[in-house]
Amino acid sequence: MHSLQYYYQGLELSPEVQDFFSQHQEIRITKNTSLIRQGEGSRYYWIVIEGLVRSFVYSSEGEEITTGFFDPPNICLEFSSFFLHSSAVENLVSVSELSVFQVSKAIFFKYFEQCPSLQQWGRTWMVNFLINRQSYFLSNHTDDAKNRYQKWIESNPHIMKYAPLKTIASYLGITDSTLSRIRRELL
Amino acid sequence: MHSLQYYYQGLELSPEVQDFFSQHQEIRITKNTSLIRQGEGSRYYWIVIEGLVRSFVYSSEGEEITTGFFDPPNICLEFSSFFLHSSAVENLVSVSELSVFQVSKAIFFKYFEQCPSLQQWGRTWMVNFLINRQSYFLSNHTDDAKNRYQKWIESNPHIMKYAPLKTIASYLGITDSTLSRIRRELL
DNA sequence: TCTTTTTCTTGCCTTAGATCAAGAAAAATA
DNA sequence: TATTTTTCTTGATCTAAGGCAAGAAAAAGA
Repeated sequence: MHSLQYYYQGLELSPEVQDFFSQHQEIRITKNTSLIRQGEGSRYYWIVIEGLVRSFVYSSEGEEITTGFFDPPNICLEFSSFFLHSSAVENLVSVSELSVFQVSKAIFFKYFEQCPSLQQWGRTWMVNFLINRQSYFLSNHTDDAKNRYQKWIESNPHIMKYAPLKTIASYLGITDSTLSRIRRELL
Repeated sequence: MHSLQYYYQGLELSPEVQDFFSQHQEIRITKNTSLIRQGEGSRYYWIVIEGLVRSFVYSSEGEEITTGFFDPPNICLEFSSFFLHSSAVENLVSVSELSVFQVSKAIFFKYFEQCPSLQQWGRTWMVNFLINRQSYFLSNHTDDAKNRYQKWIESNPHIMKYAPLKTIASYLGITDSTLSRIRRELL
């Protein structure tokens, strides 16, 4: 059904790289499993086939603040540690049971060096990633809580089904009480 | 004194590319000049040698909301239009008189295609750009107004001297009154 | 320099959203 | 199924920050 080659279709990949990708099997990861914790180094990236991953940081009061969601068919990784080869700023954790491809960062980068087509693809991915983050941030900056929620739910209706209110609320920069009240208003 | 080659030093550039860069002279741009407006396409990027540029969007009430600053020796560009070759989401305007190198996007990309060293450099730039944006966004998400200001002023003391309060306030997601009060408290 | 315009401060009042707490509902687990 | 745990809703306050307005200060222009 799914395969990594399918995900990278359209790219001119060397036989080696195709080989590497074809070795991957979908693996399942249980709910609430940590993929990476802040302070750790990246060893993998994941392609989410089923389920939902979220990223979060801890506030000064020790509360989890959700900073992003990764749903199918997206790539999931911790940006800082992955690209700067440093330690992670954010935590990644499964919100539901997952089905993913887990790809070794080290091996990926080895092929990446040699493969212009992969580099091109990576550039596009990064541009889009940044633009998405940017528009999320802008919305938090510009709109009030209600509008933020409405905008967000429109493009991410399914995430509501996986993630508890508190998680979504912190992603939108509000408390769960406030989000609950907003939802009531919108009925 | 300054030259574009200096900026790109350490990169293995073909004679052609070096030539292209060496043709550039620092140019001056007066205060409050628009470099790009939302809806337009990108034609240039700039390397800021002196002065300050800011990016902003309009709120639903038509107010300018500052979304970023570009100070020396940084590259200044409108991300969406530059990399997606689409129309600009943000506006760029000089906060003070500027001294910049203005580089043609079209010509830059032509060389970019052919120059792995430039691509490598671009990747690093983009990673850092994203990480900076991310940490700005995180701070807006996590900290209260006062902490946001304190953190920011620490790493950007000089920007205060160029940009009016209102501009900085909107960047921090607060009003100028509030920022004024915060400053008083911190004396 | 004098005048006009913009920026900054500050007081007073309002408001969006936070906090706390308790019960209802739903989900997980035995 | 029964029990425990987590999530969601809702009411009653509380507070950080906003809105408005007016005067002070500073900057830009004449």
